Amino acid sequence: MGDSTQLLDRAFAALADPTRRDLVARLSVSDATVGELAEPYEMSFQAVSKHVKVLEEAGLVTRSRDAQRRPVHLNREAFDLMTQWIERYRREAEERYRRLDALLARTAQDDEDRRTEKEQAS
Amino acid sequence: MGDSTQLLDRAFAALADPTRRDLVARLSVSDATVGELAEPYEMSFQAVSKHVKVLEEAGLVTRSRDAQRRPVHLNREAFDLMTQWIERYRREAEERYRRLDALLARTAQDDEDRRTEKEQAS
DNA sequence: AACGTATTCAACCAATCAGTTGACAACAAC
DNA sequence: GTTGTTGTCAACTGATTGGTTGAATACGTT
Repeated sequence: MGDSTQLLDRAFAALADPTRRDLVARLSVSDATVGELAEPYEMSFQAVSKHVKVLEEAGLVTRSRDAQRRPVHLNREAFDLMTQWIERYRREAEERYRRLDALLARTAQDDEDRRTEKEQAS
Repeated sequence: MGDSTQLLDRAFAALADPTRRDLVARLSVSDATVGELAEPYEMSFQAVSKHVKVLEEAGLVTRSRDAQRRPVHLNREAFDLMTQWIERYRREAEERYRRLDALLARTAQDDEDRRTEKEQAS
């Protein structure tokens, strides 16, 4: 069981929440403090702080320290890990589909051939 | 709020569970019935059935009917939706990083220039 | 009609989660 | 040192989740 398992668990779980996906979208434009991030939402400041913490523990986000501010910024590597996982299996499924497709085409061609043979025989 | 929001919610949540990620990995190799899927795990047959249902409701998987069997197979489109979402923000973050990098390089160059000017002045 | 196989449904339990409010910690400025 | 700002921690609540077991459904076989 690779070490990436827990990270994937957390990263996928983190992005399952629409608020957290929105935070990520905004952070992709520019870094921000928790206060700035919290501003547009209805929910309490502390709730947003919790969301940011979840993103941080998933490795999707890191924070530096600037006096009492803790600016948040995206961590691209974690995203890479996710796309790699998803793409791996998507691609395998696609491969398999292509092979199946080719097999069906071949079978259809065989049928065609058989029909043609019959026609020629008659 | 786009219609894809709920699907993304469910798809990310579905893949947050290691058992379900394992099911996806195995389904990328070949379609399988719930019984076949359940076989290697310690947990009850019904638990696996539930997991498959979660994957299905997330659009990650579809099922056909073959007598009493319900073979499960991967649905590539849902995976595309996820990678598109992830890649979009990963890319924007990367873009932004490159611009910042360029800015820093330019500033460093300016400093260098200033130093050189001073040297030439002396 | 009765039986076996493959699968789902229903009810329940413990754990986790997203949200709340109130108290606390770290730092800057006065 | 007191005050203001930025943020976290702790305790609570209701909803959801991953698991269980037992009963029910759907279909093929005899």
